[in-house]
Amino acid sequence: MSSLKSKILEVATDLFQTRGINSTGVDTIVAVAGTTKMTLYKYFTSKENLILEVLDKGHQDFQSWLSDQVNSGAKKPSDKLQKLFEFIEEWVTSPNFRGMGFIKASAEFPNEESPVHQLSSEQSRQFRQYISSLASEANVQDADGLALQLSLLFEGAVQAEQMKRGSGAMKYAKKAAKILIDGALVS
Amino acid sequence: MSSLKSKILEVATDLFQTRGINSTGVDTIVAVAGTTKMTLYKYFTSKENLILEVLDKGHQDFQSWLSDQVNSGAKKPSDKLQKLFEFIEEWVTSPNFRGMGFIKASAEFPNEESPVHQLSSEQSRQFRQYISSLASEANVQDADGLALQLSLLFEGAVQAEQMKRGSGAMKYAKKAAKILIDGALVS
DNA sequence: TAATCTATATACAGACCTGTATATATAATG
DNA sequence: CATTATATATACAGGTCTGTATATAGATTA
Repeated sequence: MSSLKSKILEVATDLFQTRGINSTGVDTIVAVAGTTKMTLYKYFTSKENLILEVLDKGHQDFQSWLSDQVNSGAKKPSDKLQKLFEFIEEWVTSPNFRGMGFIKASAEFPNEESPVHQLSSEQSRQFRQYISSLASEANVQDADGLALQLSLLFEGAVQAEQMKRGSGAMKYAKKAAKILIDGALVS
Repeated sequence: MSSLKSKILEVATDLFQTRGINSTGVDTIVAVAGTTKMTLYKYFTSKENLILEVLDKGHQDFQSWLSDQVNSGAKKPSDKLQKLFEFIEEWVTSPNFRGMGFIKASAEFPNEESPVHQLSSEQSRQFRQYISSLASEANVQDADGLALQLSLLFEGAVQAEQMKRGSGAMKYAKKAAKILIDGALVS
């Protein structure tokens, strides 16, 4: 990938998160990235296309990072589930955390026919699906139910953290997750 | 309050939720409300002022409805806490549910200096504070911690429900809340 | 050196936005 | 009937936005 294209993606990711997607114009993006609109529209067919690529890259980065951590940090399926939120807390509190794109995007694009909304919705579903697969391997009865509950905690905490950095919400989400996982494992 | 003013507030509440705040122009609002911009700007000094009043009214409606339900539906403090999520589920699944304004608003106005963001943040804090007071009355040790966990579940579920109506997320949030509350009460 | 490819600089069209100015109609009140 | 308050109709100024058109600079390759 061209270095200019990745630079634009990086800058857009940052600006979308800190200023909002609709409130960030392409002029601002190219100015910060140190290039021009002509170049941006060479690599991206439209602003919507740029938004979709930003979302896509953010989600891929997160998912591959997370599954790597889980696979290398725990062997037993139940341990993987237990440690999930510790890795997520690392991600959230790391300096290069820029929020979960799909949470913000779904709020700014509420229309269900919008491609941006649809991608956000799909990413949220994929994340739940990943948790559910971990729960299934750990022999949790209602794996989908637990996955939904854990994802609610996760998304709520990310939102709280986005609203006020250093809120410590993820710490309490982690405690709650442990209680829910323990309960689901014994039953 | 003038009937035209309340009509504008009602329409704006609906459009902000279904189309997004920044994506809804005042021209659209007055067209749907059946009036003109001149009238809107007589009752509201600016669009930002309209947004703030919409948020304010939405939160007041929710909080007064919720505390009425809690007070009339349960006497023992621990029962109030237990039944909280049942009332919230009623609210969320009721036909006139239009989402929680402050969740969307904080996503669309991420700048912490924005008055809209500040009001959203304050409303989120007030809601947590309300849950914490119920937990305190029920003699929960870490009332603030439990309140934060419950609010994470709540906000996550509302977001999921906004993302896809009829997702049933609140049903699972309720189950998770019961587990967390039970654990906090016995310890 | 000449040709080609990539990025820049700049301007602009067309659309949408907020907020206001001006003039008119309609209803209530003296 | 006359006056006054309220709402409408309409136009527009000034700004921002996306996306494109045109012309130019710089670097790489033949």
